[in-house]
Amino acid sequence: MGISDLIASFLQESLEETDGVLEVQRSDLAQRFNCVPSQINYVMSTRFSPEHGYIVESRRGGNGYIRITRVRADRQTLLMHVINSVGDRLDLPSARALLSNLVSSGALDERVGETALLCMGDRTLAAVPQDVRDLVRAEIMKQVLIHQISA
Amino acid sequence: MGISDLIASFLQESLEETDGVLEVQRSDLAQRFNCVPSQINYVMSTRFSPEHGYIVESRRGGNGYIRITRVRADRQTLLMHVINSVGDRLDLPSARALLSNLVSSGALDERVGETALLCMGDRTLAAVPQDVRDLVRAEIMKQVLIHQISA
DNA sequence: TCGATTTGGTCAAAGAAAGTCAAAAAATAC
DNA sequence: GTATTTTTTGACTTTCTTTGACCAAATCGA
Repeated sequence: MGISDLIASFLQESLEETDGVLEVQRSDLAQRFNCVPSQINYVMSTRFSPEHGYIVESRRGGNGYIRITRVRADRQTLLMHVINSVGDRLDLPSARALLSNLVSSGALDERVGETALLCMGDRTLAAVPQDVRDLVRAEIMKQVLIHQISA
Repeated sequence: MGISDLIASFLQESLEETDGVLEVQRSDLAQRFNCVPSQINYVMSTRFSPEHGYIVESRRGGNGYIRITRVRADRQTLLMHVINSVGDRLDLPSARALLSNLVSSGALDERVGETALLCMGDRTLAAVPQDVRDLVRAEIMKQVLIHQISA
């Protein structure tokens, strides 16, 4: 096991004890495992990403912190499925259809669906070059659904 | 928690007790928290700005004071106010503050706020040129809030 | 009225975290 | 035994906080 694995399992155990929420200081943790601080970022992005079922928040400056929250996964298979099915691009009609399906199947709150759809609208994205809009739509869709898994 | 956080929560609790209006003396407060007076100004500008839902007035000279007033308006008014205050561009920290304030004041459903925020994130807008992102954020904010007025 | 005193305001520098990115090293795959 | 992927490191960046020197306004008293 490399250091990243050690750090990851330490954090996972701590999360077990603290019931799914954990706040650490990057430099503390780095010192405890005798590594450079930026390795903590590496561990966060490779093992505690939303895809892995965690939310990581942080704050810089004096008294900064890194907070890890474990999210319970259950109904979320549907969401995951859609997330995985969305590629780099997503046109508006497809987005509308996907969201509508998720809402009617109860996997997505109606207001969240409406909000996401608004954010993807041509009017909202007027300032974005045409050929980039579908990229943004795909991102919006994925980010929103990933977040919903934990909501 | 750093000193600024301590001061902020002290003030927020006091505001709770005094029903939304509070008058303090800068030097008193600084002494109580054992910091320099100007830190009080820092706390005001970072935690009690209008975007956070407060109005801060003050007066110098003998018997000077700093008065903090928490503003609460009805849903429509709050939404309209924010819509009107958003210009062509909106940066992410401001967006976060505005949405958070709307949510905590009950003018916006939490899930809608979170969804909108996600749609404005740097990650979501990665494909959008930097100098256009704030334009898109402003559009997203306005479209979402306009929709909320009638939702 | 006018200067002294009493407040609060501004701003920039120093300090304290965390973030990024790409190169070097190690591990794994073929 | 090479090629590829994953990990480790560290220099540089960004963000947030704390501090202090200097500024501006209101009040008070002679």
